[in-house]
This record gives sequence, C-alpha cells and structure tokens, in this order.
Amino acid sequence: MKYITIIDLARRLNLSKSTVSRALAGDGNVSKETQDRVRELAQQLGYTRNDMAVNLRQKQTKSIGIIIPEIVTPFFMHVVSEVQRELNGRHGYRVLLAQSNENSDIELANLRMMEEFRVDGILLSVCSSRNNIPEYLRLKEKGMALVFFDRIVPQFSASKIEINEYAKSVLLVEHLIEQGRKKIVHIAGPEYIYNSTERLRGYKKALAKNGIAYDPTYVIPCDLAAEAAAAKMTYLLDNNIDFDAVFCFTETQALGVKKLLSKQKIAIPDQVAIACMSGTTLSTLVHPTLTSVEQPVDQIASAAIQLLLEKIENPAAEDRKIVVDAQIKIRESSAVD
Amino acid sequence: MKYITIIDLARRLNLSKSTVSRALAGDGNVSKETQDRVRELAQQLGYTRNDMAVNLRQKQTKSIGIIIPEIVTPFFMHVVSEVQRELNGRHGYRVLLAQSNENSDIELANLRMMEEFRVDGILLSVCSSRNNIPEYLRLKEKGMALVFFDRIVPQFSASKIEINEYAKSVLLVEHLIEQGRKKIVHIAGPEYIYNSTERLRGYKKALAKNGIAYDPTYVIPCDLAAEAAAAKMTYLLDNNIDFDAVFCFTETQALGVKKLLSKQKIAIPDQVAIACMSGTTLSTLVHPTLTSVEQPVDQIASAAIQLLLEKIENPAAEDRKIVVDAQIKIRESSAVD
DNA sequence: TTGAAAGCGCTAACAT
DNA sequence: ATGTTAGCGCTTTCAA
Repeated sequence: MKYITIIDLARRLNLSKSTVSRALAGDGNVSKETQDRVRELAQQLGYTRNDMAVNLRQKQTKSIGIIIPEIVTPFFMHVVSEVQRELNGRHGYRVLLAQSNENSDIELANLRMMEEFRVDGILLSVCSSRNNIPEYLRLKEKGMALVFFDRIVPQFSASKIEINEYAKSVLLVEHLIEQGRKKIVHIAGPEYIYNSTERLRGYKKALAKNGIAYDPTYVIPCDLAAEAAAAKMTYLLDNNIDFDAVFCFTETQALGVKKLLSKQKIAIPDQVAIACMSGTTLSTLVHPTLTSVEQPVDQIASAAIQLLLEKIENPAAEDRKIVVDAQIKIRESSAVD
Repeated sequence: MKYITIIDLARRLNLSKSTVSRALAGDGNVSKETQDRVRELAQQLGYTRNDMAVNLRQKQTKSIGIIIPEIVTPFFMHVVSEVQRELNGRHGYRVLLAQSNENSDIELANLRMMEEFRVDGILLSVCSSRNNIPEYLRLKEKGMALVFFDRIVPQFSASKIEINEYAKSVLLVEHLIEQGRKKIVHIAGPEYIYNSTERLRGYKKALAKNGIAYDPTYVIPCDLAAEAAAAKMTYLLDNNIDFDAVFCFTETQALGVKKLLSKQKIAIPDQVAIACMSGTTLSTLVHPTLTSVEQPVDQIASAAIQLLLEKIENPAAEDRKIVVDAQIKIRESSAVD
C-alpha cells in the first residue's frame, strides 16, 4: 500500500512540511487560507497520518492492552467489547486483547508481550492474586499504567475497579433464603481468587443475618469448569447430603450443576434452586432457571477506561480505587426453560 | 516508561549502533564474540526492540485487524481468540478487534479505522453482502490484504474462508426428518446475509430429498435477535399453524424460540424440536435441548490466518478460497435441560 | 567485521 | 505566518 505523506502534500503546495503538519494539526499559527488549501488537498488525495511516525516521535503508542483470564465468557466479552468501542472511538486508541486461560504463566507472557508492544497502559483481570505480583510491581515501578479490574489483587496497591462481590453475594443468598431455602450449598471458587473469597464471605454473612447456622460441609471448593461442579453435585447426592439450593461461584459452574441435577430428575428450581452472578443479557436469555444477580458491565468498563486514561495522562498520579456495587438486579428463577 | 535503545547499548560497548543492530538481528556479518557481548548486555539491561521504529523503517505495522458483526457470540469469540493466540505467538502480530454490531455503517467506519491504523491485513466477516462492496473494492485495489471469513460476499472476488452452510443445513434438517419430524419451520436470516440464503437452500434440499413438499409458509424471514424469533413463534401459534420442529438461522434466535415455546408449555423436544448451528462447547453446555451442528472453529481460524499471511506476504498473489465443511458433529437434543 | 550516513514520516523548537 | 533543523529508534546501503 502506497500512502500519501505530508511531504507529498508540501511539494504539491509549495509549502514546507512543517506548515503542512501544522495545518493538519489545526495549530493556530497558520493562515486560514493555507490551512484550507492543505486540508482540501489532503482530503482529495486521501491522506492519512502515519501513526507509526507520530508515535515514534512522541514516544507513545496510542494503544492499550487488555488481559483477561478467559475470553469466551459473557461477562468479559461485554467488558472488552465496551472498552473497545469507547477507546477506539473517542480516544483513537488501539486495543490489544490477550487471554491467560486461567494460567498465571500465560498471564506473565501476556504481560511481557504487552510491554514489548509498548502499550501505553494495561487493563488487567488476574488469574491468581498471588502468582505474578513481582511482575505487577516491576511494571508499576517502571511507570506502566496498570489498572486492575474485576479480578483484582487485594494486597497489591494500584488503581483498580473493585466489584463489591461481598454485597452482591449477601443479596443473592438472602434472596434464596427469602424464598424459603435453608440448606444452601456453596460451590466456591479457589481461594487464590479474591472474588471467590469475597463471595464466600457474603454467603456466610447472609446465613448469619438470618439465623442459619453455618455448616462447613455445605461449602465446597471447586474448579472453575462446569464438569468439576457437576462432579461435586454427584458427590453430594451420593452421600445423601440434603440441600435445597446451590450458590455457584461462576456461571459455568452453575450450568454444570444444572445439567447434572436435571439428569438426576431433580426439579429446578422446585426442589433445588441454582444461583450465580450472571454476566449479561446473553446469560439471562440462556438460562431462566438460574437465580442471578446482574453485573453492571457498562459501569465497570467506563470506570476502567477512566482510571486507565488518568494513569496514562499522569503516571505519577496517585492510585485510585473505584468500587462498583451499583443497582443490583436480581433475576427470579422460573421453571420455564 | 524509559526504554533502552540500541544507542544505549552501542555506547556502553563502544560499538556503532549498526553493529549492535546487526548483532541483535542475528545478521551473519558480525563476529561471534561481539554478538555475544551485545546480546548479553541487551539481556541484562532488559532491552526490547522498539517496533514503532522498525515498522516505520520497514513500512509495515505487524498488526492485523479483525472485524466481525457481533462480538458477544460464542462462534466469533472463539475464532478471534484462536487467531489472536496464533498470530500473537508465532508471528509476533498485534491483532486489533472491532465489531460492527450488524450495522454496515459501523462496519465501514471500522474498515476506515483499520486503514488509518495501517494494519497489514484485515480479516472480515461482513454485516451485509451488499452494502460496502465499493469499499472492499477500494481497499483491495489499494493493495490491502483483505480476507473474508464466515460471513462472506459471494459475488466479490477475494480470498475467503467459506463455510459450507448448505451441506451443514442439509445434514441438520435431514437429521430432524430422520427423527420423524415432517413439519419443519425455518426461521431464516435476512437475505442479504449469504449464510442465511445458503442455509435456506439446504433446508429446501433436505425436504426435497425426503419427499416432503416445500411449504413457503414454513419459511419465516426474521431478524437476528432472540425477541424477533420469539415473536415469530407467537405468530405461528396464534394462527394455529402446525409444526413439529423449528430450524433457526442463529443460535440466539433458537434461544428466543425455546424460551417462548417453553412459556407456552410446549415440550421440547417432544412436541417441537429446535435446531441450529452451534458455535462451541459453551453453547453445547448451555442448551442441550437444541439439536445442532458444531462448527469447526479452529479449522476456520487457521485457514483464515493462512490466507491472510499469504496475502500480506505477497499482495499480488491470486485470491484463494478455502471451503470448510469438515467433519460435522450433530448433537442430539435431549429433554434434560 | 565494523562504522558512517541516510532515511522511514512526523513534530517541535528555533529561526525568520 | 512560514521555513529550517533536529531527532524519535531503527535498518540498510555504502565505504573502509
């Protein structure tokens, strides 16, 4: 592809390239007339600025990276898609995406990659709150604009969008209790994921608030996969453990649970209610038998953008934390599926 | 962020920057010894090459763009995620993502954006097979490596990954027929989407092959949204049109249909079977009551990469078309959900 | 085997 | 209001 440059324009107009540059940039110091001539020719010849050159000159890339644990997930897809749209459009940023596959080593490689790409900033949702801390620190100290969102690292000081998992969790579990559920199993996530521990905390709180004794056998640590959750259900059933609701850490787990319970002819939600935090409309559409709390995806995205831009603008700026707990909508489960 | 440059290295080693550059590049014309010294220091100081400079120099960006109609969709997400991984890793490409939201104007803007970003190539899945053809042509003639995938434009000559929608469609509908379904409604997509017309063609073929008369009232053009599909169901029900299966263009439509039929207490799949092409594992997990054909996502991704890289390598290369129809797996529907 | 110099396209002092 | 110059970090002739 042959591209027109400001030199091409300058030559044709008998101007210096600086004047052309200024005219294009809308710098005040250029006569209205030349400005018009330049812009018209640029238009006509289909000139587009070469960002590589500009960026080399200004020492920035006008690109940011997003690193998430898992891409094929309604929640993350929505956030990404929103950040994408906003940053492309209004700020002219490129956004690079990478997924870590819930694997800290891949996350590390992704971080390095973004650094090599010299992105101006990174939006990060971590795999684990402990594995890559030295790397986060290194990047931060090097001056990289690094903003955490959703899957944050509580003990690491940085700008972050924290989602109030605790509050959501309390709300959801209390909702189950209000429906008359008393024996609520919690399929928990791994303890190296902050969100998971917060949700567990919320679960306990909700029980306590409602005078239900906390029974540790009801809390079952579990992998993120649907199959893992299904296996835990089998275990409960095989051991004749009595329960009337299951609160899952992830949507995917909830689906695994649902599948298994249906297979065992257990009526949902009549005999057992299933609950989880749901990403989005897609999820809502997909499984109405799940009781869930909707996440304020757009709000999370825009908060993330805001904090990231702040950090890019002024790398020395103080860290800020935005907590999103928003207007939470509980979606009633229904037998209709 | 302060980055080390080859000049930094050169100074410390009392070499010229050209030698350093050569040593780093692995150019043969440099003594083993200097090469080692340079590389060691580079390593030690954490040097990473500034791609902006390289690219400016070599007139390429080492980045490609992917433009898809809808991001929050298991099928596209998987393809993107796969292309992402492959191109990042093995070829050092940046990949930029944009979604058109099923809107041709946005698609046009996205195309322009990618051009401004000076991506080396574009992977495109179109919104409509007629709206932006002049733009595709302009880009192609300008020498942009442009490869279509999945949602292709049949009458536009370019490199493309075509998915054999026709074959898949025949297969799926015949499968329904084998299950004893005879009154199969087809919720069709808009005719400006090639895939939609192909699937319709397959639907007709399957009926013909099995001696079932084609009834135009059974073919219902419909928007892509779930709600639209649900509305069509209401229409059929209200008009007492008798049917025992519904074959939908999109997964999302299928979900809409499913939801509405369940609400009307129509047993799925006992009374009415629902079928569609399904993206991936996620979908499989989510709605087992849907009969579906799985798409060979990885194959599509790797074919797309191959064609794109070919075009980038040699823009003058002839257009190639890869047709993916692959080993098709039908997933049986089941009452369990 | 190494160095010197030019140049990719642009911006930003510093002149004029 | 416009031009001149230097330089961002790198690769690549051309010379030595």
